[in-house]
Amino acid sequence: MFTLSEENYLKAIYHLELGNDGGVSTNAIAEKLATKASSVTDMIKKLSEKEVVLYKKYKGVTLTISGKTVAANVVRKHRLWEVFLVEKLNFSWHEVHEVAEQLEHIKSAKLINQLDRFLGFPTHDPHGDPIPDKDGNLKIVAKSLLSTLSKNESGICIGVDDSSSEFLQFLDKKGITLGKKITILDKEDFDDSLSILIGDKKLSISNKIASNLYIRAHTGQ
Amino acid sequence: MFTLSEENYLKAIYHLELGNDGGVSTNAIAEKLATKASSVTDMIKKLSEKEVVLYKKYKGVTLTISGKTVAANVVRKHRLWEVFLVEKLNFSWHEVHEVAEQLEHIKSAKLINQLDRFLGFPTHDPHGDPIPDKDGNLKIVAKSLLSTLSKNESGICIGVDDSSSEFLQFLDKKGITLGKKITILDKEDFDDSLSILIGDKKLSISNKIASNLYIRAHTGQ
DNA sequence: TATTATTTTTAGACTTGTCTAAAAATTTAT
DNA sequence: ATAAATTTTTAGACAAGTCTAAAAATAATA
Repeated sequence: MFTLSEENYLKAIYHLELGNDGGVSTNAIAEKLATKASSVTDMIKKLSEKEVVLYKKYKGVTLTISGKTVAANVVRKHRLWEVFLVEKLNFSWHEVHEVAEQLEHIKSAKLINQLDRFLGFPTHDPHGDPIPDKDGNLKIVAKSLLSTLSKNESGICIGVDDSSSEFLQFLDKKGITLGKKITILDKEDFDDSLSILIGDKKLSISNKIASNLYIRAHTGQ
Repeated sequence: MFTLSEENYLKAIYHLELGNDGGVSTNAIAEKLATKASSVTDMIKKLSEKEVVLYKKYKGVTLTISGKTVAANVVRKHRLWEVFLVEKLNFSWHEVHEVAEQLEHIKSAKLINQLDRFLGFPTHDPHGDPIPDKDGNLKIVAKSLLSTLSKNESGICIGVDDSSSEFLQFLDKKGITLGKKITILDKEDFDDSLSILIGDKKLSISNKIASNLYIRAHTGQ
């Protein structure tokens, strides 16, 4: 069994590993968890003894198979709870993270299995991130940044890169939500801004916005 | 803000105060929390400084108004989560306690308000215990032990005194659940056992069982 | 390659919540 | 009312998780 702190470290390493290949640095973990490098070293020794990470001094950390399973399970719980909060309790997507950070540590296999069923076995959370299954496997969906589409191409909005509260609230205001079809009407060479069609509304968005929105190819109409 | 431990102490004192009038003893708290009296003394000093309990050495503890509010809020969360687990996630009533013990410490006012609404503002948990409102007030329902009813009297089953897993599972097996109408068909002087009608089923139950079931007066039919 | 800069680890300290063992206060019993 | 039993508190210790400051290792630069 793992403590709340241990789970948070495993989750942080899990997320960092998805970005970098190879070992994760002490400093990167410290930054992610808003703690000190020395604290990270201490905890990593503990996790290493529990055989959930591989650790060589000065060489960074990687999760073992069992560490990856534990971490994926925490992520699974986090994302299922986020779905619950948005779908059932009317939270908006920028409000869920903080609460899910707490709920992800509740220990009960039955709870999470029943929650999964109750929610209809969702595959993605409210930000479009995939929900790992019980074995920690992710269903990866081919996705592109909106900014990489060409004129007249279209796709379905399936997620965000930056999930800061500010950005999510901005999207809410503009009416940009998951599942909506987006079509590129025009691209402006001058500042790389985009003119898009979302639902039946025409919008102009900056390149910065377009570089934070993930789009899935849209077959059929 | 209160730590998980502090909340558990406040909740324990809250429950103990409902039984005893006057101060709660160090030993009683220690027993309830399965800890040592010396640990209780330490924690009580801390709670006393935070002004959520009144404490005189060797004289026991009482909750202050603000302490009572904090404790009632934890109880409120515990019982709302129990309702959620039973009503939405198909837990049976003997499985909910352990999980609710964890969920009761999640900090989010919005979460608990929305959960309350989602559940239809329930007034009682699955064991028949009242759910405190936001201000910590309890709605007390006049209730009697089944064993105190006379022949031909009837009422609605609204709760249990002993909520051990064994007892609850026994009730499940017999088909005795909250909300069911129970009528005393006969009382046996020999062993104080009862012959009852529950739903359309006739049952014979021992006095021990009858002394653990709460009944609310039933007006109308 | 030698030197500087950065990253990482170690050493020692602090907080929270707990414990054991012993002392002090209170209660019970003779 | 005094002795015995019980309850409660104190004193000192420990584990988990964190921190600061300094030392060691690695990486970058001249």
